[in-house]
Amino acid sequence: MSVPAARRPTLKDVAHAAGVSLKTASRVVNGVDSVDAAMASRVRAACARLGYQRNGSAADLRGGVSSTIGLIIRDITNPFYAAIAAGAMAAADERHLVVLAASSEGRVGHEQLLLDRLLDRRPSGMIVTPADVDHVPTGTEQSRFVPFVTVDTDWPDLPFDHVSLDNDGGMTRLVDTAISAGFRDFALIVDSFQLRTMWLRREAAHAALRRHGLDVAPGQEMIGAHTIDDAAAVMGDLLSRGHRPDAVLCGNNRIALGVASTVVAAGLTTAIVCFDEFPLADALPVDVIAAEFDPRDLGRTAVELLLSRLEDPDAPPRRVALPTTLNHHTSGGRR
Amino acid sequence: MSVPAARRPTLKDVAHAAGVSLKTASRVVNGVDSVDAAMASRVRAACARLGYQRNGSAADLRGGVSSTIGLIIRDITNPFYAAIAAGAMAAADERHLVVLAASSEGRVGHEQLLLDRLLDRRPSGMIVTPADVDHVPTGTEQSRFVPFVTVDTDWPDLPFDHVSLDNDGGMTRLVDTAISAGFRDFALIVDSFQLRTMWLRREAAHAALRRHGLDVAPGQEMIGAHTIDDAAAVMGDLLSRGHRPDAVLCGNNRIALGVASTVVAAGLTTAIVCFDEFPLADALPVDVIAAEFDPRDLGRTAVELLLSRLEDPDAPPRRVALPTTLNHHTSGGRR
DNA sequence: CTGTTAGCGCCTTCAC
DNA sequence: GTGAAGGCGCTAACAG
Repeated sequence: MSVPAARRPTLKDVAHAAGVSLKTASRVVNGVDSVDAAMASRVRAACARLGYQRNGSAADLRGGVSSTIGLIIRDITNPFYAAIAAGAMAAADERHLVVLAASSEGRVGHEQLLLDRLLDRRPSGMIVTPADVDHVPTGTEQSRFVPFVTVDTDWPDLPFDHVSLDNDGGMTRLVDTAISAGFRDFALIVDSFQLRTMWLRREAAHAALRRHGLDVAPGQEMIGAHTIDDAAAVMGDLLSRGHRPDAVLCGNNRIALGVASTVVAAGLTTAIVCFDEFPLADALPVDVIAAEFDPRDLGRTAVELLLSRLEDPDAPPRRVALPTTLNHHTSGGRR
Repeated sequence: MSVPAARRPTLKDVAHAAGVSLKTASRVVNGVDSVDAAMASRVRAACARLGYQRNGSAADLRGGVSSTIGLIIRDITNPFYAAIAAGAMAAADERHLVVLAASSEGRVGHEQLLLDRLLDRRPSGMIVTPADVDHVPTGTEQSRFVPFVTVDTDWPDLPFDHVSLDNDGGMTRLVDTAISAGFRDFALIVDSFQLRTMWLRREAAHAALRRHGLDVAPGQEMIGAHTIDDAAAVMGDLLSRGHRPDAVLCGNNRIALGVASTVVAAGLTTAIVCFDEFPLADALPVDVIAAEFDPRDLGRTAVELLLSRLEDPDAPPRRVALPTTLNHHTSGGRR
């Protein structure tokens, strides 16, 4: 008996091979246990023999549901966003959801493209770390049918569920701690304000300093440190202009790494005060004060928000801010 | 005229609203240009008005093709693997493919689960960074229909396309360079041999040293440094046992970071010789010799291999090894 | 407990 | 250039 060379076996083929009806095969494959044991094992044997692989998309189509969620990450090579993705994937796995993932590389045009392309696959929801505060892509009207959750940054005026870090609280505690430790002359280095979080952290830093009657000295606030090397250069520039701050408030850990490398190379002991963990903190001859957090929790929380929303589409939008943990690495390596 | 509240509009709805046939609407949506201009614009208007969103899965079902690929990453929070994912996603985007992504967290059981779940969505191919050399999951029989590409590590005896780094060549050049720089007393610290790459690098290190009439001194080879902290502890252990190697060969950059932190804290100048980039290399008071590479290329290449395979299913399996770039960061910060 | 019928949303014939 | 019928693989709804 000749087999039609390379056609993928369908449930129909399985049913036929097992001598049962399509629906019975379907029941077995889907683990419905009200099936006669003998039939069931015949079906399972046929599956194995033919190399049957279920087609979940077809099942979703019929059932009107979708077992995928979309995930648009700003930059998957950035450990912060990668960890968000990891958290979201782990949470999705637990719920038996498959993740359609894409990295927008921070380009709004690309984000738009990816959004359209992912929406095409009919995910049951979309999780996005937006590329730009000011650019709301089209396609978000679909939120009537597929709920959106924004992570880290939000889109203004859109009533989506949202989860972010407690940027304000974290930076405030950072500044308070640094001041308690005796630092008075602060520089502030941040990445682009295209990232709303950067703006929030910057605002919080200024506010906290002012509450202590201080502020960043003129010429000591620098914007646009996008990479570790940028930050190192920016700090070099600051030093070459004769500034010698006690402490540098860094908008994220990439900036902190760059600043640290310049500071250490210059033989200074300027303290590094930063958001996020700082690897090697204990090995460096400078104080490091860090507001640490696990960015996976952002991804996990996003999935949870999505599922709540699916359960109750009409609930008011929820906004969650995850707290940070403060750590002071004293220059000796003690903590 | 009352609209049935919240049903998602289908192409049928669009066609009806535009007063054309289903097929005509389909043609317009798919950019077939042999459609009367007036009709086409009526269809487009209807799409916009109803908020129509194409259902790509249904289209794939009918067409018998799939515009997704599956991607199983060993650990998305590890920057190395994250970069592989980034490369794969970028390459997939260019080909208008959507990526079904999942992170196995290095657990074979989980890998198996994810594989089944992704295969369920009928991707046109699977890219995997295997969790374990010795564990080939079931489901790979499906490679008759959906080609597999392994990245970084392969599964033995399976004729899949494969892309990895040139572990052997990279480590060899690392050792040669270190010896040229005058180092003679080497330690070797690696992660688990569950990672085949670790084994390959270790073997290459031994071979290269022996070619120079050297080898790792007894008690100076350590295995199982999984995290930065592990590596720091392992190095601490080595030192506490009285060893003082000239240079430490590190299996990856996490190990190098941990080793560096212990070395620097101990006030030593032991050279760090490692695979992968080493951030902060120039800021540390030790020599760093690194075999650098862009792991994105692994992901990109994997997608290319997959597409070639799709075009020519019967071609012999291809194996690609990407070269590394050697960099010597001298302790002064010069290069 | 099992099988039949209908149809999810779309696209591929193949007529008109 | 356009439209009607049929079916991709699967499962809800309803019989038997």
